[in-house]
Amino acid sequence: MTVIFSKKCEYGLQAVLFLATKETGTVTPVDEIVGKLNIPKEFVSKILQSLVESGIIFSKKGKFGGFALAKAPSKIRLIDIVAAIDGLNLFNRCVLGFPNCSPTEPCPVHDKWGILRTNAYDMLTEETIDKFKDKTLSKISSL
Amino acid sequence: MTVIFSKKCEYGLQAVLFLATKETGTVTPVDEIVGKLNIPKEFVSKILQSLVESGIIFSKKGKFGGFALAKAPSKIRLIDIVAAIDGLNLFNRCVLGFPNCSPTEPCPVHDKWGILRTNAYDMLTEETIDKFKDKTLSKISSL
DNA sequence: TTTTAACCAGATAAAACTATCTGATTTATC
DNA sequence: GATAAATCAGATAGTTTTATCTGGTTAAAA
Repeated sequence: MTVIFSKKCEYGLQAVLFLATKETGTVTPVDEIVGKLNIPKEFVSKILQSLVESGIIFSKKGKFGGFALAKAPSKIRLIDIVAAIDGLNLFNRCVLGFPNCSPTEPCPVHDKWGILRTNAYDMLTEETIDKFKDKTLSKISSL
Repeated sequence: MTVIFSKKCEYGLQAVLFLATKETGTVTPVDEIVGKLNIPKEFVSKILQSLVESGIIFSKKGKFGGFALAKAPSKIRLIDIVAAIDGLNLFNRCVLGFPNCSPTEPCPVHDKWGILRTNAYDMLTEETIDKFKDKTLSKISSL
């Protein structure tokens, strides 16, 4: 198999994009998140806990508790979520698995791949989660 | 962790690119391949066997046996190797892990990601392994 | 015909990733 | 207080990926 983001990261992105559709300040319990997204509860709970540590979301414990964004949606970039969960290794690591892949010791596809990788990095860095509110809502309504 | 190609696929690409630097018709034993590339022998053997089944390389058994390309290097595209090992799921699957991601039920980043994915697919489809001979040799000499 | 050097096939092991379970702690309401 | 509903923490289990092991088969050369 081949993967871009780990399952952890995919679920994390889904969950944070979902939280971005909610009213600022209101808190959403995991049960609602996994109910809407159809993803495994215990697993996602762990991911959300780690995103709390990363400072991307916060949690309110106890009855009527839940999760909410820790900052304005316009301040949370897709790359922040990826970096918090999978790290940014993807953007440093040689795509062919060669060691010491760099401009001075480039792998065969170093240049060709470098362009694609930079474009992906730039997209994830430019896009903030506030921009996906409508699209997230319509995707979720189709699930 | 996050990955583009599986380790299998990375090793497979390395090995086939290496075979492309060899004289046409000459056969290279696994020992030489893993000696130059510094990758695990038994694992790579399995991968090479599967590439024989896929028709990308052929093998010669017995003493002075080994592996060689089954076609002209200019006829082997990077995408052929990826397709044989990892499959092309990467280019169909939703990057956020949503089910039924399509133009009619797009995930939030469907359009943005689609462009990047198409560019990657096009690159792998356009590039044939004959184009990387020199770069492969210089990378290997630095290992 | 024996030896040697290679590929081949199946089983097994080790590691990483994905997922679940159990119980504890927190907090709002009755 | 007692109860209910939520997060939190640590242990465990299942699955996939990565890697190794053992022995068999093939083919060239002495």
